[in-house]
Amino acid sequence: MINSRLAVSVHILALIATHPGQALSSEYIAGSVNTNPVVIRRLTGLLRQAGLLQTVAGKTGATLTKDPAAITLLMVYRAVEPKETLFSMHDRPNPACPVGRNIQSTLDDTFVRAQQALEAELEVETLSDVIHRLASAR
Amino acid sequence: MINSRLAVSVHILALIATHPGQALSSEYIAGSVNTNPVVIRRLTGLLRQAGLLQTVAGKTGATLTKDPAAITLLMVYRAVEPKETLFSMHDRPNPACPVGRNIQSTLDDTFVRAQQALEAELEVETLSDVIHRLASAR
DNA sequence: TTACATGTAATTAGTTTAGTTACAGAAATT
DNA sequence: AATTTCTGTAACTAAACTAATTACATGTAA
Repeated sequence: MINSRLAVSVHILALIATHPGQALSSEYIAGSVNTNPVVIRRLTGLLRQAGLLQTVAGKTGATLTKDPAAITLLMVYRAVEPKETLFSMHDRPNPACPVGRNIQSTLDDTFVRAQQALEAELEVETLSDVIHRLASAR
Repeated sequence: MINSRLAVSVHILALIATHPGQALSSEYIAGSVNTNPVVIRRLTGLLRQAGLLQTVAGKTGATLTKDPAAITLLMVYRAVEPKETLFSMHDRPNPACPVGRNIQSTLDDTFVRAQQALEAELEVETLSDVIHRLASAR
């Protein structure tokens, strides 16, 4: 199961995008997400490193550096997900066995395709899409 | 990161399929996978429950109940993966906040689509495909 | 200068994963 | 029939990961 960092990060970005001109503190955001402010600051740190938002240490608030329509969920996912590969493989299968010797490279093909299919879906969805769906659900 | 159970399970099934008529013990399979025999027996138990293979308690070996071309990697994945949903969500976002109130249902749409895209890739690949690629890599 | 914010390191509790030990029960071997 | 060997499964352990939390250095603003 993939961690909840993508979900929380989208929540954070959606809050910022829907409150233009308002400086939202990590504590305020944490109240909406229902978590600890430090969790929010850790994620905004990663989002800042990825160039998705800007903050000033000591100053309340964060601002998006791109238009919500230009921020894909894949960008957010990549920003906060430390692991590059989605599927794990068992290590050191027996090289003396024809199956063990080639299973990793063989499975890797499949796993890469599956991961790319997932990422392609995250890439076609933008923060703007999320915000519109949030609004229509209201 | 998704656990390595799919990788190990495909390894197990590929071994069985490529050794027709030979009764492979969990210890032999464990030697090829490079793990403990109990890990193999646990997975074969799940694969048996899913109807992918048959075993007899006390008797060495396992046999596939379907043609390798009829076993998709999605079947294997579903057999050994306990979690239905791939992405985690933070729980109890603030219902008093318009974003918090609707973020879960909104993100769920995206997450379901992404997961389905991944599963679709696993569905088009069969054990037979894996075995052929194993053979051509040799 | 005081109050309050962010950034970040360190610690903790809970969960998950894989590996391991142990053993009951079934099958095969002698 | 007794012994050996296998599978099935429960129970325990160590390692890794996640999120929550505490603590505090540092920056901003009133």
